[in-house]
Parts: sequence; C-alpha cells; structure tokens
Amino acid sequence: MASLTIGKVAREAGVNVETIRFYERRGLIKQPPRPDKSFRQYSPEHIKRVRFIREAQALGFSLQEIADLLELRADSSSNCGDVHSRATAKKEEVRGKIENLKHIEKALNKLIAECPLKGETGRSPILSALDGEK
Amino acid sequence: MASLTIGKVAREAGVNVETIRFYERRGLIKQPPRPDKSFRQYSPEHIKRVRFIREAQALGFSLQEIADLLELRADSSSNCGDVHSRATAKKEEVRGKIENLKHIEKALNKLIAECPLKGETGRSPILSALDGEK
DNA sequence: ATAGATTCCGTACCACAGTACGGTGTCAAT
DNA sequence: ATTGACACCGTACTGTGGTACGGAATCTAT
Repeated sequence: MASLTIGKVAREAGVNVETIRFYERRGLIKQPPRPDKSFRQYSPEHIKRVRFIREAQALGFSLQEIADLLELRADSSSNCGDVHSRATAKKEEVRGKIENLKHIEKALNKLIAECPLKGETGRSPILSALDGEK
Repeated sequence: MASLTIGKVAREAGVNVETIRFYERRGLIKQPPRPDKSFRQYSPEHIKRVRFIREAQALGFSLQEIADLLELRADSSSNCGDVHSRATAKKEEVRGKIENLKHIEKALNKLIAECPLKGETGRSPILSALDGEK
C-alpha cells in the first residue's frame, strides 16, 4: 500500500488516530478515498493539514475558527467580497494576537534582565513588566 | 464602598462574576481583603489581572500556564536561576507563536490579494498560501 | 426598618476537544 | 490459511474552562 494509512498520518502529525477521525466528523478534514470501502488513503497534504490544525489551536483558535480559515477560498462558489472581508477581519485578529504576544515577550525579557534585583512589590512581576513598557 | 466589588471587576474585565470566583479557586487570583468576613474588596490591579488572563487564553495558554506566568517572580523565595530558565523557555515559546501567526498573516494577505483570481486547486488556499511563502 | 440589589457559597450542569473501549473487518507476511 | 497488526465504527467516558442555580447573608437607599 503506497498511500498513507490513518495510523501513519497520525504518527507523522503527532496526534492519535481517533483525533483524525474526530476532525473528519467535525468537517476539518474531508474523508479521503476509500477504494472498495476499505481503509482511508491519505496524501501527504493531509499531514500538513493536521499539523496546521494543531498549530492554529496552540494560537488560540477554536476548531470552528480553524474550519473557517481552511475553507476561506476564493473560488467560484463563494462571493469574493465576502472572502475578502472575512480574511481581512481575520488578519486584524491575527495582528492583534501578535501585538499581545510581543508585549508578553517584552515583559519576559524584563523579568529575565532584572532577575536578581527588586524587592517585593505585592504585584505580579509580569504585570509590572507589562506596565513598564513605553 | 470605595473599593471594587466583584461585580464591578467582572463588568470592567468583561467576564462574569462566577468566572472571577472560579479563577480564585484555581489560584489565578488570590482572595482579596474581606474585612469583617463580608464582601471581597478588589483593587484596580485585579481588573488588569483578569484582563491579562483572558488575553493569554486567547493566545493559546492554558489556565495552568497562565498561573505559572503570573507567578514567575524574581523574589527572595524563588531560585533566580530557575526563574531565569523558565522565563527564557516561555519566551522561546512566545517567539514561536509569533512566527506562526506571522505565517498565517502572510497567507491571509496572499488570499486577500489574489481573491478574484485562481481556479480550483483542490487544496485549501490557506495551505497553498502557507507553502507559497519563501 | 424594609426592599431591592448584590454577594456568598456549594453544587450541578454545560460545551468543547478530545480519548478510550470493544467488537468486527481488512491487510500483509508467513 | 492463519495469525498479528492495523483500521473501522459507534458509543461512552474524560479533562478543561467555565455557567447556572438557589438559598442565605449583606449592603444601600428610601
């Protein structure tokens, strides 16, 4: 069997088999060919897709949001203006997340730099560090 | 009553009252003064703290990770080397998230730019766009 | 001092995102 | 042809992060 079984895809993507079937049920992955009603035959694209799903989750997107992202397609069946505006909105959201992460990064840098100093402030240092940035 | 009640904090932070009590139970917020065993008296700091928790969640951190972040403190009771290494590890994770978000942002930009063009590729455009970046 | 709003607390319930289970079916190697 | 590994499917269970509920206590305004 040249093509990928569900088990191989799962291993490559670092999830377990049930998770892949779960994503299929949720519409995040469509069922791949099953010649003769037997095993699912995946392509390497599917591995990428599963990895993308995991990454996006780690960035705070829900499965529904990820499904929306994956189906944001500028094809004939969808209204281009709609795709455009949804993609733009999502982009703004992404930019906002990047900004927030940069603030946290700065705060962590401050914490790292000041490590041996500073007495008790009664506040969480990370929040103080977040304030401290200009 | 000059200080903030739980309801005000909740309103200001955009969560509901039960959520704040829930965070208290989970150790994300410590119980504020309750003179005479009556209502909790919050300070404006608490509002910031709750907002921070929500932001961090939206960035894919679990409540446990957020608790760890909030308690990353370089004070006398903690080993500085340990704080340093935990903060550094977290910083790397944050940087990774930023990179992934930038990839998604680029992919969305590509999608937006190419909106009216392109026939069916059989793949999710967002994955194609992710491939397409140099 | 009483009413109405708010808080307190415990407990129960909920949605989301899986994970586990167990019986059956299929494949690949010997 | 049999055996062992893996796939299939439905259903049940789990952990996380809340949300809802309801009766008692407290606070605020009249």
